[in-house]
Amino acid sequence: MRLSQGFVPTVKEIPADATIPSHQLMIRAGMVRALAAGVYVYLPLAQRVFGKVTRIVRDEMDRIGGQELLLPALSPIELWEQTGRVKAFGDTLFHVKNRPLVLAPTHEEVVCWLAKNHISSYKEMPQIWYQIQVKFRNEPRPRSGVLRGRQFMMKDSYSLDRSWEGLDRAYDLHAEAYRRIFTRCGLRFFVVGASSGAMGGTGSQEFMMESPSGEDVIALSEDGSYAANLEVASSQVPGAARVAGDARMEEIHTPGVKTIDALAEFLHVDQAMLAKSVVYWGGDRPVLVLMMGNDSLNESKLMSVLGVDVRPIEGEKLRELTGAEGGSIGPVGLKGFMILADARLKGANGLVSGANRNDYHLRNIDLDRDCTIEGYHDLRTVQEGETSVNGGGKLRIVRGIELGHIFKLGTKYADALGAKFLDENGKESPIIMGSYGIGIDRIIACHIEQNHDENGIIWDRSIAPFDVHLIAVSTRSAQVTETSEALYGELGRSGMDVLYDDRKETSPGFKFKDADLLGMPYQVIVGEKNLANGNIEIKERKTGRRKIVPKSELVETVRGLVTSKEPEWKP
RNA sequence: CGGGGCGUAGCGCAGCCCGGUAGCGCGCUUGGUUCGGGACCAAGAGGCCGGGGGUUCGAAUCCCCCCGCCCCGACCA
Repeated sequence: MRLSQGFVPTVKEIPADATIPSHQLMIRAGMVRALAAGVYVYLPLAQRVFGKVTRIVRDEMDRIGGQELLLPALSPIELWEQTGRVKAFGDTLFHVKNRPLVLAPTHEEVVCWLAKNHISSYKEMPQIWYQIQVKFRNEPRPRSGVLRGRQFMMKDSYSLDRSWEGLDRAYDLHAEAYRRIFTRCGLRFFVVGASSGAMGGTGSQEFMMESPSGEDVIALSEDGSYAANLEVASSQVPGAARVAGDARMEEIHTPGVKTIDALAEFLHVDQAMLAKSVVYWGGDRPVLVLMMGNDSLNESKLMSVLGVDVRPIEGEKLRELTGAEGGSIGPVGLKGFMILADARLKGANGLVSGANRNDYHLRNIDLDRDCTIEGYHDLRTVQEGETSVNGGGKLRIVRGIELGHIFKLGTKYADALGAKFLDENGKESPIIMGSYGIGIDRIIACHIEQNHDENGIIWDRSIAPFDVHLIAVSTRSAQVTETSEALYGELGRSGMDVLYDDRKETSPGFKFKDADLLGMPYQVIVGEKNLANGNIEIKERKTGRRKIVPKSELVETVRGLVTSKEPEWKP
């Protein structure tokens, strides 16, 4: 591509709206332009990167037996009503106003519809179907450039199996394919155990990139052997000790004491003796959860225990239901609540908790004796520095960007939509599904997040829009122009993608700055002085290293660099 | 949806407090000079000051409403 004719609108100044490096650089390097909040135009350079990334994705998906198909962006709302996801998605689902259609945010329903109509025998499975397409989600707040948009490019694949073992196999194949894909795209990533959230299912893992711009929070063990989304992470923490004796429960006056810290100080006791009560709506049912001391409740964990959405009970309603305000609520004698407790409190006694009467607490509570606890579950949010559950050392809490997510869906969708098959014994069973997503835009943005410097992008060879950026330094020199033109042809003919800066009215400095900004792995610089000695300069973008080679060796040298596994630099 | 900020030329911004001829830098056009790290000189083009209503002799500027965009939070399959 000739820069003189191409559409690569670079900008010198940092766009005011962009706050993270990848967003700034994608605009500055002429890759994208915002059309509306969370909606981007992808310009030629970005489109080329898309091509490179999707080629890798297709390659790896095909390798595990995936078959690519194309699914519609529009789908009948009826399908979504059948799986209950119109409600589950809520406002995030885009509705079409003048037809009973929705813009698909993902395609489980459509795949399941397809399977229901066309897969009827165990002999027709397993299947892995995948698509690389635009998906739509009416995000309440798009942000961080293409990282969270209202429309975005996804690779989604769906596995159909006749057995749970088959699902495990498909899942493992995807996990391996994803490792290969992200590695080939030049990303440093890690895999974490994750919550399946509203997708449902029996297990899921996320492929994450560590980044301060990330929206997810992850707990990682020191030795790297444990990694989990904070939504599901757990750690080794001591449980409550049972104290000797069988002291009677009694009410104590605790004026103005509203927090666990204040209560511990007021009573001069360890926080481990205190049971904090937090109250939530679990669907439309009030739930009281007891946490040890100042442990914080993990709403995701509570949600998966209850199987419904949860939200805090607040204000007037709280007083009405408990007879007290936050800070004085407790499990003893509380009517109409489902009472759960964190696993740390199992079998505990001698505890202090709220008396459901403002400014009063109860002491010597024995959970076994004085309360009806409907279940003990791991409900706490892990803290930095705690020991990982697998003994892999202390936990570090970091932020991350989700690149991919794989789910064992099971039969949720097949059950809802009636996708069944006949097994070897002529028995009808629901098809067992998995679904596996990769955010293509995120691969690109994350690659830039991980690979840039103050001058611009530093593309990995695998997904760079071009292999080589050829610069004709001075266009008034006929020799430079002629040599550059010749090299443009030769480099192209030898199989390389070449971006050729042949602009006539552009100063050398400008061309160098643009080349660093655009970030192709290698720059071939044709300048007057070197050319006078029959030489041409090659610069490696990543390191800034340069070498001068004779004109006759240029094409071979560059080709060696572009195709070698580990480029050798012998200046 | 709550909190904050911002909408003025293609981009980045000043002007607004204190109403009175709409500015600067970059980019763009033309001519000339320059040519290895975002060149220089000269002459130009380009704006319903986000939209609507109000106050006023007069509004980019003051008041009200709306829209859009960004950030923090809520949310995030």
